[in-house]
Amino acid sequence: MRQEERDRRGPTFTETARREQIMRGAIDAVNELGYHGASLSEIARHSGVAKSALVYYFGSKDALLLHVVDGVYSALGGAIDTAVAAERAPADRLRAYAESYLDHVGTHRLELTAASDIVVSHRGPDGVPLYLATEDEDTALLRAILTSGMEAGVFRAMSLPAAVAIVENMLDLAITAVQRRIDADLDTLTREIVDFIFRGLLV
Amino acid sequence: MRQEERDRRGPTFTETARREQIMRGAIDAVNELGYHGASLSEIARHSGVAKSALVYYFGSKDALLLHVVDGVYSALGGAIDTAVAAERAPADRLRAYAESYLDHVGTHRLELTAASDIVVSHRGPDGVPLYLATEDEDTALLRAILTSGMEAGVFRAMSLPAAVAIVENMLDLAITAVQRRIDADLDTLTREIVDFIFRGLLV
Amino acid sequence: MRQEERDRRGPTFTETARREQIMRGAIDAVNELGYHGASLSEIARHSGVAKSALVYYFGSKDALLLHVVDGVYSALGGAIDTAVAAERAPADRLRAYAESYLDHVGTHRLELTAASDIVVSHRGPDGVPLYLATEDEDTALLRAILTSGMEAGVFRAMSLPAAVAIVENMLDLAITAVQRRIDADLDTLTREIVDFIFRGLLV
Amino acid sequence: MRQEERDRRGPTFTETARREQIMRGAIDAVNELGYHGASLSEIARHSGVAKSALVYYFGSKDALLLHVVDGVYSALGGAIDTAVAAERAPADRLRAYAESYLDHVGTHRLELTAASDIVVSHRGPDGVPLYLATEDEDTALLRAILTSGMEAGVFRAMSLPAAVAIVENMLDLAITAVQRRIDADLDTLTREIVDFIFRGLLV
DNA sequence: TATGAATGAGTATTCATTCAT
DNA sequence: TATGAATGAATACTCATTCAT
Repeated sequence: MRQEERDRRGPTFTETARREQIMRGAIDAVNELGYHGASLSEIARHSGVAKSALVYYFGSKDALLLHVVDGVYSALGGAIDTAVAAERAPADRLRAYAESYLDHVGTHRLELTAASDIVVSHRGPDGVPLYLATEDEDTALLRAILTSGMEAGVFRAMSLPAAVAIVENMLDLAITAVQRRIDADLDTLTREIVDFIFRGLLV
Repeated sequence: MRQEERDRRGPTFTETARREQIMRGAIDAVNELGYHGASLSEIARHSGVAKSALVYYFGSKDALLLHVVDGVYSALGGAIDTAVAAERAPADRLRAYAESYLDHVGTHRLELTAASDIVVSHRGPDGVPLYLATEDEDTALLRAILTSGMEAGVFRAMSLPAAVAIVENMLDLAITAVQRRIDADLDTLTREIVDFIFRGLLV
Repeated sequence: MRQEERDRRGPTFTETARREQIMRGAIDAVNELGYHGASLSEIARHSGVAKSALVYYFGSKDALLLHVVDGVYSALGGAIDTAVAAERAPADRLRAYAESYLDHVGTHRLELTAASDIVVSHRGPDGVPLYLATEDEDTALLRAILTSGMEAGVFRAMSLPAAVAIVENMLDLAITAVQRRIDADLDTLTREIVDFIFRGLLV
Repeated sequence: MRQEERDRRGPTFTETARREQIMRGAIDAVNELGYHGASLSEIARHSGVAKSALVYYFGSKDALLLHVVDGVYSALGGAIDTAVAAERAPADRLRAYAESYLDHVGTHRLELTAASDIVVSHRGPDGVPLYLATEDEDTALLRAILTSGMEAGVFRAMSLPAAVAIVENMLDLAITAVQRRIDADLDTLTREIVDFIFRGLLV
């Protein structure tokens, strides 16, 4: 079976290409038809491969969609990590966090609208949607920034979980805007969001 | 047929009761199984009636779910209207808006988690999800409050659409919290949200 | 139960009126929606009574439709009987048969299109369509006319079943014409049909 | 999907076989249960395949039934074309038309009873039954024969549409006879029909 | 490595019929 | 006499998944 071999020897070149191709097809299908309309056959059609190939490469439709989400949010996380790592002061790091997030949304619109659609609509076998299944790890960096800022006295003291939720939620607004209009102008919104966050957090 | 009769003579007592019973079943089913899992048969099972009864009373599954959404958000809107109407000053009105919203979420958890789930996952025939199909009317009151506050100089000047989106989004956080844990303590979150909103908006 | 009482005492006035009203509704529904579309609820709607009333008065949907067919073809048969009874010579009687048939079709278009639709599409519980379940009795008069004409030497000798089938089938053409266009001009067709029949039968 | 592939590369061997198998099942089901009783599951059962296979190969139940009708009447039309093409004189061509028609009915009883049943009972989305939706093309050959015969003075002058309708209708009698009794003896009926037609048409 | 063929479990919806009143 | 309420069985159709090749 493919997955096991991959574990042993790592993916071959063509395999990686095929997986990439299929994930792009999935993103296109979700954007065009919505999560509900993105059936396996539609994804296959958008990918230019047979339905059975999707199952062959990803094991199941669900696994494929989760891979898409994983890939998109990993890329977003990577961009944020890089931006934040370039700063030392908590406020600068928070600004880098927010701006790199919003910038990445603006430059990866198709990926993020699709991934967001999946995150919002997909349910695991237990019926729990992805967007409620946040792992601690996902918010670790933001939590660290906020904590150090509060300890440094540059951010006011407030409930950490609340602060994390508020900031993440506000950044999400950019994705919603892009979902509404794929070519939405994010500049104003970006400024307002960052401004609002800092007004809420600074002492 | 049921719907037409209702238009002519108004609902009978038993009809209202049955509709209520079915809508409760739908809310239960959505909460337990998620929007996707809430098939007609599951809703019927949770309601204690036959599948065909749902169609008999609501015409279609979609119509039923939209009725649920409509009912839940009408109640929320009503609570907000009442609270806001008791105040005159923009800041007081905004506070009443936010607090009544958050309070209503706390006292109607099942209804709002279900309705929110539907709003987020349901697609109309055009494929557009409900939460992207916001009507101007839905945000009219909030827009009016923010506008008058800005004109009065009590709120700082900022993009009105951005302000509306930010405030609504932040209030939504309470629903997300309840979706995560149905018995979540909303007191802290409520205080933090209201505080954050006012810090962001006041001059 | 209604039917049993009717057997005992004969139908009351209002009962007859109701049955009439419902049969008219059925004819309207079949003409407007076709046999397939003429569901019990549609017939009820066209009749202005409740679905359950149809069952109450006729026992079942099938029984109702059979009553309609029966009524319509009885009226046609009556018109033919009257016209034929006025003639003595076989050729005159056949002409009276054909012309009264075609005339009746022209003056009872709605009834006959509906009845014909039912006859053609309806299946008994055994799966046998009505138009194949012809009773001997239905063709008795035509058979008698043809027989006496052949015996008198005015019609040529030919297979009696074939002759009956051919004549009936040819007269049916008028109904088909009306089904195609409810306001079809039957004059030409009538002349051609009668002419054709006589050319085929006369010695 | 099956249909699209077929357009691109032509049907594969197994595909053709499966389609044949399913169409035979449909013919059997219609003959046994009538158009109404021939549900997708019954057709599947008679075909020995799963319901979903019917949809896989034909797209929908309606498409399948229309394919059956199309196939059966194409074969009939082909037989007629061949027979008629061998003759030159209008009367000979008409005789070839009628006799090949009636002969084909006799040798393809199951196909024609089923197809006729479908034609008579099936309604398009507009509610118009197939047998009323006759295309000009369907009667083109017969019209041409009759026209040329009238012009040559061998057939008497009469309304062309009436003549076409009468002849087609009379030939249909053979199908009705077979529907009534699948092993009906068509020899006599054939002779009588052809005879009747010529008596009615010859000058 | 890749897929075409086939399916079974599931979907929403329709509809004639029943029954208490 | 008449009906509103309710349903169970049936309908066509969808779709993720399997499997032989």
